[in-house]
Amino acid sequence: MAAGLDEIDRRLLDELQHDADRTNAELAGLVGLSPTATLHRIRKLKESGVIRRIRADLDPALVGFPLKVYVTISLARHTPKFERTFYEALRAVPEVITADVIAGETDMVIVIAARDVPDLQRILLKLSLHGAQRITTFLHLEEIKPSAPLPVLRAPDET
Amino acid sequence: MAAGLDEIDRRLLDELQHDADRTNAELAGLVGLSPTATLHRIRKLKESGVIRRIRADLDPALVGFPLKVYVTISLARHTPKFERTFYEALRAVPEVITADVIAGETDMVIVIAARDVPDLQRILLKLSLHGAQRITTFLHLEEIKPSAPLPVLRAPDET
DNA sequence: GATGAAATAGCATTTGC
DNA sequence: GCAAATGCTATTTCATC
Repeated sequence: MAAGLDEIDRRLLDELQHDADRTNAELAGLVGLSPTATLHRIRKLKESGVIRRIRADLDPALVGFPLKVYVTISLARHTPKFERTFYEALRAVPEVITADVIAGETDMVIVIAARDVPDLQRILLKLSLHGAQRITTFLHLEEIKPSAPLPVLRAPDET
Repeated sequence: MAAGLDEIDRRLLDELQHDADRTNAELAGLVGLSPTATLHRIRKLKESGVIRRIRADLDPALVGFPLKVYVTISLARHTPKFERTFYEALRAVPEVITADVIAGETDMVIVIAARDVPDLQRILLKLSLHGAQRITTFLHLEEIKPSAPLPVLRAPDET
């Protein structure tokens, strides 16, 4: 836990992770502080980067992306330049929702949102052309737990 | 794409995915509509479930969760009751950030955020005790593309 | 350095068009 | 979908602990 986060900060973060669509006055009431103090705290949390952004979370199917797949990828080569170029390609493909380098049997895990199977095929082909090897796709079937907030309220040393 | 989303709706959704921390008046200016019309549209998008929620996106490391792992799991049994119980267990573990059923070599992919290695070990053990088998963990090393918004602006039939 | 109270400017929200 | 009007909020200023 970064230094300088007290109990009230953590409660604010918890509330904002669950629902940031509330007025400052309402949040102030929830944590028992004046609107002014609450405003100052939230501003600092944003400026320090603890809060990276406030964003709308959409229903993928309702906006035309019913297909979601996890894809593991190994790269064809492992030179720094090749890797950098491939990472840039990932960032440039809008249907690539997340991309992470991992340690394990494979090099990366990425998540792709697609409109339909041909759309998905087109995206995978594009990645392949950019130097992805051993591409393994796992089709998402069912969401058991959708993007839970980080459990910031639990004390750092509690088990 | 769900029926009833026109170009302006999609632009609003795109803006809100990138940054929902703006006033209604500002968004109205961006899409060239009056504040009233913008307010009505956004309210409808929320009520219809297209916008699931507005939330704060935190920096995991700065709030004490420097460790992130992808975990693939196969279940010990595949009876409906066993599955349901296991899914409930996943939802009850706060460090489990997402959990998806997938089609492929394994049954599920989950993402875990942990404070340190012992913390991670404790969580994995807990999942194991609940009936997870063939647990494979992939340690997250580097974020190449952090949670990009859905590309709602691209027309549904464009390639 | 952080908080609270009062004041102002701006916004969300409603009503009527 | 727009414009005007109202009530509320964010935000600043200033004082306090």
